[in-house]
Amino acid sequence: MNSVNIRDIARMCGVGVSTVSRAINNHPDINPETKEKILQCIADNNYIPNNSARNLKRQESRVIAVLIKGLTNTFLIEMIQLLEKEIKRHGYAMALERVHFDQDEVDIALELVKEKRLRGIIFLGGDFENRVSKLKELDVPFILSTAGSQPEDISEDEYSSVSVADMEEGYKMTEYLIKNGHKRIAMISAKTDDESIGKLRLRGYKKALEDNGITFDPELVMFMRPDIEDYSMENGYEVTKQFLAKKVPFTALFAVSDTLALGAIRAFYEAGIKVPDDVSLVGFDGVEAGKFSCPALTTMGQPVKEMAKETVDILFGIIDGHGAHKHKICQAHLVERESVRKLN
Amino acid sequence: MNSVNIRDIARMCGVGVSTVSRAINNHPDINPETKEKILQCIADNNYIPNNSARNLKRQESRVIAVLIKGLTNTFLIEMIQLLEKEIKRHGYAMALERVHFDQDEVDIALELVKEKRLRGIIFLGGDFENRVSKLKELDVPFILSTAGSQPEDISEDEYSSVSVADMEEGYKMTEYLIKNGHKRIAMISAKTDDESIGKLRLRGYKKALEDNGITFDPELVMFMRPDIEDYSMENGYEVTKQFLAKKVPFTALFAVSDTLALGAIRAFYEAGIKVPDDVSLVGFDGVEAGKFSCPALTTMGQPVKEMAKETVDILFGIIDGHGAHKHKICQAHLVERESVRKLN
DNA sequence: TTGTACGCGTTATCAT
DNA sequence: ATGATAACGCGTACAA
Repeated sequence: MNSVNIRDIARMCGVGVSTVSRAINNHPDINPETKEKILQCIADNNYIPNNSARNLKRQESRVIAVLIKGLTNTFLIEMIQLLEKEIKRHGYAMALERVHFDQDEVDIALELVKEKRLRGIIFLGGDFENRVSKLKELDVPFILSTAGSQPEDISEDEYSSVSVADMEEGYKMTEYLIKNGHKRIAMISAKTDDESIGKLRLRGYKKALEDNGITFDPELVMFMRPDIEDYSMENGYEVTKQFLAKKVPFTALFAVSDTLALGAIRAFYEAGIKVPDDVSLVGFDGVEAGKFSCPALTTMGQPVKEMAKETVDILFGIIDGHGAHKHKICQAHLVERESVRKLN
Repeated sequence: MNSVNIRDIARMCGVGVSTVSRAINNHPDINPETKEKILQCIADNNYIPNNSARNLKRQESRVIAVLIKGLTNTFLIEMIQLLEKEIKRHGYAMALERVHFDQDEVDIALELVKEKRLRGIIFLGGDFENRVSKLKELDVPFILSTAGSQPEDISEDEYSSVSVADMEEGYKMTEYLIKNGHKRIAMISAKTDDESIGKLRLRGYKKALEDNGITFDPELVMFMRPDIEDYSMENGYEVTKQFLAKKVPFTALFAVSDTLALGAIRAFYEAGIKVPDDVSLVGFDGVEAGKFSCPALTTMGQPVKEMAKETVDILFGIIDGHGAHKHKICQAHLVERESVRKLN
């Protein structure tokens, strides 16, 4: 590493290192002329400050980390863009950190806080249920955004969260189908052992059936396959194909995510079943792709924009001192497109 | 920051800091018992080494950075997963770095090298044409993966690249349509001022027409709209809708990306035009979503797996000393699905 | 096998 | 306005 450092620049300019530092960091007490000279010298010599050294020394930086598990969830990717915009609006930078399926997001967070002197953390789409997390050790404010389940080993006033009421929205979606005359409503839910988002929506589905005097038929619910990626089109496709083979009669299908629904459309298409003429179909999330499918997907749209704004606002409320931890539940809204037929 | 550091641990264990360091980094010359004791103490006190300090001190780490522009390109996201697998196979870690549309990827790379002591860099899907880049200043090996255009201000033996022959593949795709009896072939190309991937495929298209005695009709080529996100379904949809309004006769449409094609399907659907009965449609890339559309999309599949492997292998060839910079061009392969009709 | 001391590149403190 | 110098937390040469 024969690259130039701050001392080299100082020497070349005939000034002290602290003056160079002041020039770099826009400190007020520096002569504009010397500053200009130094900046010029820096440009000429391609000097780039070392971030590790800066992070090491700095008390705290103006950066918020966003931790996301995986990258395949298009809904979360839409969220990222919006979060970044919001974070920038507050004059901070966003550090996006991807965490692996087999990694513990809290461990990563702990490391990151030390490394980058974070001011706050946003956990995107994680699942904190049934897991003893080290969340308590986190000494910077954090918020669980679009998380389906909450951690149990930490009290509600020690963290914030933003999510949609998965059970209630699952209920609304099911009720919508029932109102349209559907009684035999199939469902693609999360994996059996999962206790999060998918399961909550399933619970809403069951409740809606019950409240409308329709007996729940376990034969109608399918679960994502564990051997295929979660919430992928392929998973939706395969599961639906298997389900169709069983020839269980049904008039509508409710998939817990749009991507699963999109896979299901394909399975129907191959089986010669027309949506919505032969069966109705709804998804959940409101992702872009659902707008362009044929037919376009009726779905429960998550208020991405609102969720992103709330997430960041709550977080900065805590960082800036005013405001305590909050648990915000956003309203999803029904997006009626083309995949549902009225039976009555 | 009242968090514990290596000195605290050393004090608590009654050993020197170097011994603690040895325990952490699996150095051989340490008594197993003291090691155990230290590790236990570390766990008890939730000690987490500071990465900034480590990076600062370490001569070099075993990490490769992958720089990707944006996050919306599903094709590139598929690449990431594969790259990571390959990098791990070599015993290295991957650092994924997202770069903004308005950021210069080379600047980011330069910073990163200093900060994390990278051993290599992979630029994913960037565009280096018509731009004076500081690529030369990069003193670690780097490779341009799936880049449509090469930088001009640096010689070929100073960097590596992996890509598909965009022009040739565009040619093959067009020829495939011609072989199927199509003569009036429309095209969705990149933006007008773009000189990269999209434009190359367009050139292949023109050449194929020419070689087959079909005169090129500029009325048949549409360009992505600059006011909508590049290569998005929405862009494909809007552009196609506008095109249909012009009522230019055509029998097939070649979109330079699958996502654009998927948007086009929707535009056709709304216009009551059946694919492939009324018009044929092909895309480019071979992304997952194209498998599940209705009809499934015939496309030119990029050999993602091969490209990822080649990328990493070439890079490590240089890092490990054997092997020089290479420029590998991979073969795309035609994936025939359901969106093309034989006219002859 | 273990401990001491120095340096990595920067920012912050305190003089000047 | 500027410069010297002490941290920041860690790895490692060198000494023991």
